[in-house]
Amino acid sequence: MKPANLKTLALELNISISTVSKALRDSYEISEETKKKVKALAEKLNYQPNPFASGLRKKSSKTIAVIIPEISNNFFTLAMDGIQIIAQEMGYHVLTYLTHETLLNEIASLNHLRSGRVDGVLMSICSEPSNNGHLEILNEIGIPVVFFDRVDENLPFPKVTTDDYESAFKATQHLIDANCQKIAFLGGPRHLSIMNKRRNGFINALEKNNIKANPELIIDFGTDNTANMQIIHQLLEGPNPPDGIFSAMEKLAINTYDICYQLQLKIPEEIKIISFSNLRTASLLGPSLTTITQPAFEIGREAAAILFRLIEKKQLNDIPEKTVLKSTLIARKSTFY
Amino acid sequence: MKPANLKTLALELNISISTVSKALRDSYEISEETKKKVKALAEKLNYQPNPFASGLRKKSSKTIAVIIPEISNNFFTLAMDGIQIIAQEMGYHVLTYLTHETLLNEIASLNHLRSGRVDGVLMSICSEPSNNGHLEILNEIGIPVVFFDRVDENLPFPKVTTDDYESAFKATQHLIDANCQKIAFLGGPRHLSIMNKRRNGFINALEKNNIKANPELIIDFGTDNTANMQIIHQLLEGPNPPDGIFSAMEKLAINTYDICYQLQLKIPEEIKIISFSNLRTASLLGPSLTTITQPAFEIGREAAAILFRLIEKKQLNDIPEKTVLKSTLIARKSTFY
DNA sequence: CAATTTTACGAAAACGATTGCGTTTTTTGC
DNA sequence: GCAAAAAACGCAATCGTTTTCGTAAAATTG
Repeated sequence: MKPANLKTLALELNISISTVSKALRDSYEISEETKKKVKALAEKLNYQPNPFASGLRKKSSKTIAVIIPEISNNFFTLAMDGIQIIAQEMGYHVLTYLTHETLLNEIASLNHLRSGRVDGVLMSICSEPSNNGHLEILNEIGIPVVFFDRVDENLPFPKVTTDDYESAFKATQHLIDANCQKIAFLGGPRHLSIMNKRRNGFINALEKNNIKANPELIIDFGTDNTANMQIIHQLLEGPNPPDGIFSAMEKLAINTYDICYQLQLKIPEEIKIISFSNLRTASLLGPSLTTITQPAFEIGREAAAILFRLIEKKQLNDIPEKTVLKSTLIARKSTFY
Repeated sequence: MKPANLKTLALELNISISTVSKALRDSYEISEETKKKVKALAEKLNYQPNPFASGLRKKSSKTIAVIIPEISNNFFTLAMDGIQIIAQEMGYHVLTYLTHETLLNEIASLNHLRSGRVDGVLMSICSEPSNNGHLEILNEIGIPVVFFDRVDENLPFPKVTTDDYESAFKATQHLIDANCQKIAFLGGPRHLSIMNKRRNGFINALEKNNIKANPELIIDFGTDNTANMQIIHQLLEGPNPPDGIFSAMEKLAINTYDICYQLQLKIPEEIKIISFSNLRTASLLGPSLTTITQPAFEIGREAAAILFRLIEKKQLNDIPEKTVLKSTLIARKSTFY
């Protein structure tokens, strides 16, 4: 019933605990014969080392933490999948903390890390702005950290992102090429660097085409979905509605679709839409949605791979401060000209 | 730099380690005055008890494991969200193991639980059939387990599911009411009880309407997506194609849409489709997809709630062996008559 | 064959928190 | 004022592993 431990094995084989421990770890101090016997018994009794005991002793947990804003978001889901696969390969366990975009949860999660519960952290920061630099906790803790997607540019940890500026630029150009004149940018909180990059890509693309950006068409959204819906509603029903929408967040594109259906606005005839998105069903929407698709899975994989190199101190010399993976623009009917 | 521990606090305050420990745990043995001092210092130094030490001593980890087939699946994502919220409320940590629908991963994950790493398990079994009853491991381990959605009927653990039989029945009736004559059932592996219930609901609904089930239209799918696509392709292009599709898995419905687009089959005119699904974008598809939507989030919440009652041994008397939540049929254009 | 090295193992001290029990001090009761 | 009870705290064992160090016995050397 109770799990076997070193003592059980030692007693059964009439040898000492330390011999058993060393045998299982293939120490050179132990004869092959003894190793065989020990391993056989361990196998038979399904011995699994107690992670608390070894964690306490070795000060390592074979566990990493993933701190993300939400899980019911295709991007993070895919990234998580990538992370898990690498972690499983490396024999690590994965603890997940969801901040649900709120600062308090993020701080609480960070504080959990103080105890040495995990050997490293993968993190995408929440959208609620912080004034007190709570992420400094990561510095205090002194364990490896890798940011992905939503990174904090001020902290000295490796960052894995996509080419947000460039893809936003391309997305905007794509709308312009589709003959849009009045393009709205639906973005997120200003303090997320990723959103600024996308916004800048948008603005610069306009400028390059000699279109001056209309501040009223550059909108920042929060996490309150009903409020967001209202804002989009007002935008589309207003006196001077846009003829193109560039959404920097998948959710906002979905909201926009919802409202276009409500208002019976025809996509792409009356309004064209492009969005950052990892929707599996983008091609099945009515009409199919033109997307900038981030390599979410690969971002997760890459971030995890870097984290494990840091944790296990391998190939530390060539770890890039920034890793940038490319998104792809997939043109579909929502921007058809 | 190094995290504070009891010794640090004790030394600083010139009291013993055990006094510090008891003070932090509000023991009656310690004076209010001392408690105040201890707690103040603990707060100041951001003391967090070492989880390995206390786990080792108390034989409890304040951690649960969630073992699921995949994370990039709307149902599991939402369930996970529900689980996480409850876990966070209860002050528990969540370890996630993805089996990716393979037995080997499932067994490996189960073996990880032997070590006492977690206090309880939430599980949805993988679709790969097992001949050796590997889930018996759960019995051996002796920690609380709650199954959700994909349950194993043979094991004596609480199960949280939806009314699969009834909703499959309703879905089928819905297609029949929409004038479908030849309805195909796209299901999953036979050893998943959830799939059998859905299949039975389908068959019984046909029978009740005096339609005899055509075995060729009852198809079991595996995890190989390309193979699945081919099967659906053959089905729809065959000599005797169905005029209605009831998909028991979201993925298969999406595949079906893909193929209908390819073959230029018109939904719902030429073929009607209903599917179990938690797609956020079901209403935005072209045409919008009629779904049986499971209360995924609530399933996660409920399963977690039950697990914590088991772990903390509270209200143990009235824990139901089976909890059944109701799915809702949302009629949309894909079954419009 | 004595001296030295190698091989194979055991004893014991950590790691940090918890807790039963013993000890000292203070308070209470009569 | 003195015994008994209560309050407040410390000692030390414990959880299971890891690892350093010590030490027999066996093997090697010249």
